[in-house]
Amino acid sequence: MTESTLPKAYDFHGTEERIYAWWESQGYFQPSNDPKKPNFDPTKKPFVISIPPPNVTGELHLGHAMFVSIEDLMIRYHRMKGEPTLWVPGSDHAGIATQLQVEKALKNEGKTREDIGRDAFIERTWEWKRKYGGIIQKQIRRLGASCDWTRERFTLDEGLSRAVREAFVSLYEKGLIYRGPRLVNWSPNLKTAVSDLEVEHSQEPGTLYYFKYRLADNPEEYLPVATTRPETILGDSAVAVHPLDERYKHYVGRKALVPMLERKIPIIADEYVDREFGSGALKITPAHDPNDYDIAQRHNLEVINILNRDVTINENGGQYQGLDREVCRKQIWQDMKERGLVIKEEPYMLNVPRSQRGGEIIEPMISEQWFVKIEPLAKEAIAAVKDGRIRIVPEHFAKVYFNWMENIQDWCISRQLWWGHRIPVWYCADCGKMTVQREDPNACQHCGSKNIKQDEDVLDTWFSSGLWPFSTLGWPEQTEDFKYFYPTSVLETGYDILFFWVARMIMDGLQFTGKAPFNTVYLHGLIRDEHGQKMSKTKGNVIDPLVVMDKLGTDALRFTLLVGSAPGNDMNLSEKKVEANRNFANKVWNAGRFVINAIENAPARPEKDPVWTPADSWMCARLNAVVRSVNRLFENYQFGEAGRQIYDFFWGEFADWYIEIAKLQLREGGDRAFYTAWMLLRVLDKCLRMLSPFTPFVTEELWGHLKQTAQAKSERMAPDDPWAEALMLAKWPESQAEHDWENPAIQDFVNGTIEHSRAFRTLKTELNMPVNQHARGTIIAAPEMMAVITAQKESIKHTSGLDDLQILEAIPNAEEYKQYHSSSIPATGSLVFLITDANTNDEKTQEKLKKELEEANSQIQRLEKLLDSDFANKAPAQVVENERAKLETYRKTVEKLQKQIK
RNA sequence: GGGCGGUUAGCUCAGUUGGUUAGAGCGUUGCGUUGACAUCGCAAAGGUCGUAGGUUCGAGUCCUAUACCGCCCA
Repeated sequence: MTESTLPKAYDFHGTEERIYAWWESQGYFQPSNDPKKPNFDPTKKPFVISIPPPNVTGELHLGHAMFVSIEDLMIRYHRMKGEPTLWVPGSDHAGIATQLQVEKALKNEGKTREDIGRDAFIERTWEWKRKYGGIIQKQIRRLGASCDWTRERFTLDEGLSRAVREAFVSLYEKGLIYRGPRLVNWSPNLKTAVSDLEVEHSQEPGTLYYFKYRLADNPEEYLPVATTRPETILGDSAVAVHPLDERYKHYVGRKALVPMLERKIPIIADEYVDREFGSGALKITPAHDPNDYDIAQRHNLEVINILNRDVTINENGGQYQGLDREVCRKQIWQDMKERGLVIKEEPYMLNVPRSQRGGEIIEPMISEQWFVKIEPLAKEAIAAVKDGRIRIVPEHFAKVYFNWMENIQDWCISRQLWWGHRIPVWYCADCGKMTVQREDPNACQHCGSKNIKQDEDVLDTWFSSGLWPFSTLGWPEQTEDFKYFYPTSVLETGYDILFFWVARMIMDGLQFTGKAPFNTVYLHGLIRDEHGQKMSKTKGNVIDPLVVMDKLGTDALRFTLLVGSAPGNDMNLSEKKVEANRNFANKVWNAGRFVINAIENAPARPEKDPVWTPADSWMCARLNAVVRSVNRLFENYQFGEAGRQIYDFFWGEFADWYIEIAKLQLREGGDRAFYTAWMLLRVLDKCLRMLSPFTPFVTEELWGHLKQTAQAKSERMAPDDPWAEALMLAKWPESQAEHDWENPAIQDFVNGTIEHSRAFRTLKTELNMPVNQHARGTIIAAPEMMAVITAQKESIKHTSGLDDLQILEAIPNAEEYKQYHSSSIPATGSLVFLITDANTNDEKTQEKLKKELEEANSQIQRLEKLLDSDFANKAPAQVVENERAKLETYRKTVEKLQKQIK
């Protein structure tokens, strides 16, 4: 295909799917060094990421797009560096979320899960999974994810279920899993316990109710007590006051009467009580409040559960049995009012625990659940980060991690659900003992009775997610994959699941495999709308990545997500930003079209060794500098900054300047044309390689055309690193040490072409003259700049849009030149004139020149002062020298300007 | 209550180990289209880097305090 046949605009619709299918069919996503294949070399170090498994029946949102973009970027980068690279995809059964979807479907048929029974329900859910489970995988492919789909896993598949069994049983055997009645967070809607992490607290207006706690030995006396939940009075097992509180000291040790129930409970002293809060006396409801539960433990108080699983009042609530908690609250308060037990009500800001999913109010409740004794695991996990076995990027999240880990509570892992890993514990009806084992038992391991029944509950989904980095590779079997690819390299995810997932993987990895499951944790931020608001359906500010990809292309979305943020920081996204990057993809495409055309029209090979122009040298030096910088940034996980630098270089230097000058050089023909085309090829090739992990589609497509054209031209028309089958497999550009010629080459071109062109362009604009309107120019150059500027005369002329250009050391005819529009270039000490037929040095010009003079003078003053200070002695010589040189050029500028001002 | 961030141009954000005139995109203004690209080009306006101290020859960058905003945990 030639430039004339390549479309004028990059057409992502016609490209993305085709390219992805080609990559996948070629097996490019599989590791280059694979233990399952012949010639496997176990000594090569692999680069491995396990994907954060999305909810199997979920659909793509920006969070997914974000992690896919970053992980694919890392995977592609390491693959191009020649490392055996594996990205393990998969999905999560998402217990609650999936079960709710199926229950909703059942409800539409007028049924509940209890109606159809456990086995049928689970079969229904598998059906649901088979139907909707593939959707998100397809969507992840659309993002260009180069994961090894042949190794895809699911948390409920056979191998992973075995891993869960192994993990549970081995923790149980070590005494790190226990079952017991504890205060848990009860979700009334879901009718299951949830972990602390699944509860969110929100500030909401409510009421503080003050009432009388009468003394048992003298009902005329009472303690004033305040509560936000009067129904919990039914479960009170003590009234507590502060030991130093003079008001209530004499009550301690006596008994109080629970309102309405007339139960006698002790009055105790505990330092937990806040004397300032409410009345200073605190009712204690151990079964329904975590703080009260702790106090009850200290004082050996009775724990009275008053709620059924459906949050109605149970038999402990006396006459209130059967009422819903909300109804009971009103009823008991009403009854107490009638009995004169009420003091007052006042408005109060409540801290309400709500379910992270669904948002209903969570009831703290005593319930028999399974727990992981977390402290021993956490200790190891803290050590692994402290001693550097695991690095967290960005670093400050290590503090957040420690803060949580050091205050961690036991993890409630049982859920009263059906969709998930059923707890591998069997209860014997005869001897009452538990059988906990890896294989389903036929009989009780204690008494041999066949009368055994498996625990009804399933495990928290995060219990299986915690095993993900190794369970997906075959653990607990010592598979070839596990032996070679574990531990993995980087775990990349959003900081919002640092505790839910990352911390648990670290604990589990250390516990079960003896190794940190990954050496680096990279955390990205959350995506918000363009004004930093959280995206939500109710606000209507949700951006759908699929819609954006349809409209602007995958590369544009990926590049936006990758470049728009720094690690760990939230990013604000708007379609406008994606649009800007769609434009970038198009810019790359069109620059590519130009280069391809240049190669086609260039000679096949040169006659002689190259003689580089200043523009060539500059381009080459800048390219080297960008490659160095991008490599450094990649090594430091600064992917966004790396992308920005490539963008700026490609657009602002390669396309804006080098391509413009290349047009001139190509016209010369011969060796000049060959070497220019070759330089264009080299720069484009390296940029495409560096951009490939960011924007894999447009770069792959363009690189294919580039390769085809260059190979058709000649073997001399080749990039620095050899052509490869595909760009995604091509060698990553590595840094080279900086050569002595590079910095001067950059300086010369910037001071020569760029500075002077800008000056001429500005002069034209100031005269309202279009860039391409005919005009001549004169540069009065500083003597030491003469050679450099003269060497670039043609490129200055070309990029400034001048018909003719004179470069002189001094103004030839002061009177004549006074009539021309002019300005100074402080960086080079030049004075430039735009020569037209009209007398253009009018008042406006004079005013401008005076302003420039003033500015230059103030700079001279500043620099003189600076160089006269301690700076000159204490700063590094090079820094001082730079400032001295600046001072010199300003002085020359002033000299010239003074002559030009009337 | 404890912890962690942020505050840089109208908006959204970058800003390697401190190096001396602070950058980008979008938006705004003016000019421009038959030669890679209008999904474009050229030029311009716009910032005392939250505030107050300190360290230093030199601070957007390091330290201390403070204000405001946000998040996490309890």
